[in-house]
Order: sequence, then C-alpha cells, then structure tokens
Amino acid sequence: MNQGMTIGQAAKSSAVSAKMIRHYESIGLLPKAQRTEAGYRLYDDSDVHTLRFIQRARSLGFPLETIRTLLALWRNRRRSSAQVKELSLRHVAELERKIAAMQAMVRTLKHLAHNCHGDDRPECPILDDLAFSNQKSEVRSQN
Amino acid sequence: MNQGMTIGQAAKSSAVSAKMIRHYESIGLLPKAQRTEAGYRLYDDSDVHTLRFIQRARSLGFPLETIRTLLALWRNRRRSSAQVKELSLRHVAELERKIAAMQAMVRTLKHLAHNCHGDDRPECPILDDLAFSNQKSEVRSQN
DNA sequence: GCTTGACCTTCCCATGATGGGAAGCTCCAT
DNA sequence: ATGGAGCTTCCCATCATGGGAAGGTCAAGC
Repeated sequence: MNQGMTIGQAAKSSAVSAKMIRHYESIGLLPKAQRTEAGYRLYDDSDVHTLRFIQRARSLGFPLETIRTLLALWRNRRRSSAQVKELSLRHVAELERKIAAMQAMVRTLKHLAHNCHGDDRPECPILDDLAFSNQKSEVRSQN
Repeated sequence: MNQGMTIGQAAKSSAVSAKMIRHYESIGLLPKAQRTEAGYRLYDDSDVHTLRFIQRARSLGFPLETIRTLLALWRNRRRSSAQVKELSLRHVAELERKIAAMQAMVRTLKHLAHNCHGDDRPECPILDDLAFSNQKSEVRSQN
C-alpha cells in the first residue's frame, strides 16, 4: 500500500475519515489529490504523513485554521520555532480559558446538587437558583 | 415595563438577545409569544422570568434540550428533586469529561512547548510530535 | 461475460448555539 | 410628514463532523 492508495486506505492509515479527507481538500488544507482515470483520488505515503499530522494536531485541539499555519511552518525550512511555540501557547491559553469556565460551572453545579435532597419531594435548590439567578444568593457569589 | 413589553425590552431584562428569544420560540422552548395587531411580540414579567431561567441554565452550560426538561420540571409541582439532581449531575459528568480531555491536551502541549527553544531556529519538538505522532515517544505516553 | 458487493464520486442536509444582515413594516417624536 | 429606532421574516455563516442518496467503478466469483 505504498504508492497510490485509495481514499479508504488513506483513511485507515491516517485515522482521518474519508469524509474529512475530502473536506480538508475542499477547504484547501490539503492540495487537490491526484486522480485515477475513473476519478478516484489517489494518495501516497507523503499524503498520509500530512494526514497524520493533521489528525494529531486535531487531537490536541488545534482548530483547522491554526493547523493550516502549522502545516505551512512544518514545510518551511526557514521557519522559526518561536512561531510554532507562539501558536501552541496561544492555543494552550484558549484551552485553559475554556477549562476555567467549565470548572466554574462544575463548582456551582456541585454546590447546588450537594444541597439538593434528590428525593421524591419537589423542593430543589438547583431549580431555585435557575429561577432566581437575577437575585443575590450565596451560590451565585461563587461565580 | 411591567406588562406587555416588546422583544427588545424583554431581551434587556433577561440578558437573552432578541435573536435568541425568537430562536427559542421557534424550537418550542418558549411558547409562541402574544402579538400586537401589527405583529410585534409581547412579553410580560412571567416570560422574562422564564427567559432568565434559560439564561442562567445556559450560563451553567446546560444544553437547550436539557433546559427544555428543566423548564418542564420547574413548572411541574409534582416533580421529584431527584430528577433535577440527576440531570445536573449528568451534566457535571459531561463537563468533567470535556475538562479532562482539554487538560490532557494542555499537559501535552505544555510539555512540548517547554522543550521548544522558541527562537529563530527551525528545530521544533512540537512539529516533530505532530509529524511523527504515529510513532512511540515519551511525549505521547502522557496521553 | 455478467452479477454482486465493496468502494468510490458529488451533492445536500444536520448538528448546537449564536450572530450578521437584508428587505420591508411599524411606531413615535419632531 | 419624515426620520430613525425597533420590529418582522428569511437566508447565510460559524466549526468540525457525519449521514445518506444517487450513481459510477472495480474486482471476484460463477
């Protein structure tokens, strides 16, 4: 399966679905694939290498637009590692921002749930919070 | 502004954009608003209360479909607090799942960035990881 | 040679929550 | 009466991904 595999084989080799490979091509993240006479896309090891790069970057949460830049840097022998590091640390900051936001939600929810009996009765501090969130309460001061 | 405010006023009172209020109505999260003869939507304090409930639930990260259920429970005098608590704790679990995934990304990225000089030279462990993620490395064993 | 099934193609639609913006109508103050 | 703010509906975009239809291709087995 070295030279000239179909999209299905490239998908298996790279852990990127055929659907996504086509999509990446359509948005110009990948160059247009070669085609057989019948119109089937053909991929070689170099293409699979690129796909794995994208797959790994996605698994680290990089958005496709950032991956576009990372790919360009990867291919550019005159890149500076500072650019790559900068992109990565910006991404880390973004992840940490989202993590912090979700942790705040978790903290509040756990607090509310802790005070909720969770039995057959209707009284529920969680609903009370949702219903009166505009008013002051100890719970809300958590955020 | 007690009875019969327009969507713009309801939006300000609830911190839910007019756009979203219309959207919530369109997906049946809110009942169809009353209308003036000219077709303008009209809202009262009760509607604003519901909107604030939704806004608060959204700020805690609940998806709209869960909020639909929470609203029904809120209105149901015969609810059990156990149902509410259950929904909340499921949501907490989901949040924690996402947090853990992002934390793993952050850990890996920080490790890679730590080993990257971040200077004018092209050598970059971050790109190396992305390019060879299919092979074994110390870094990858973090995940 | 022909059928069958797996694989490929393109195209459209859906997700989830939100916003932008156009075209056109309404309301109120000047 | 005019202007501007605010309302209406409708369409499109985001972001990454998948589902599925309709139709073409290829290889294996009969």
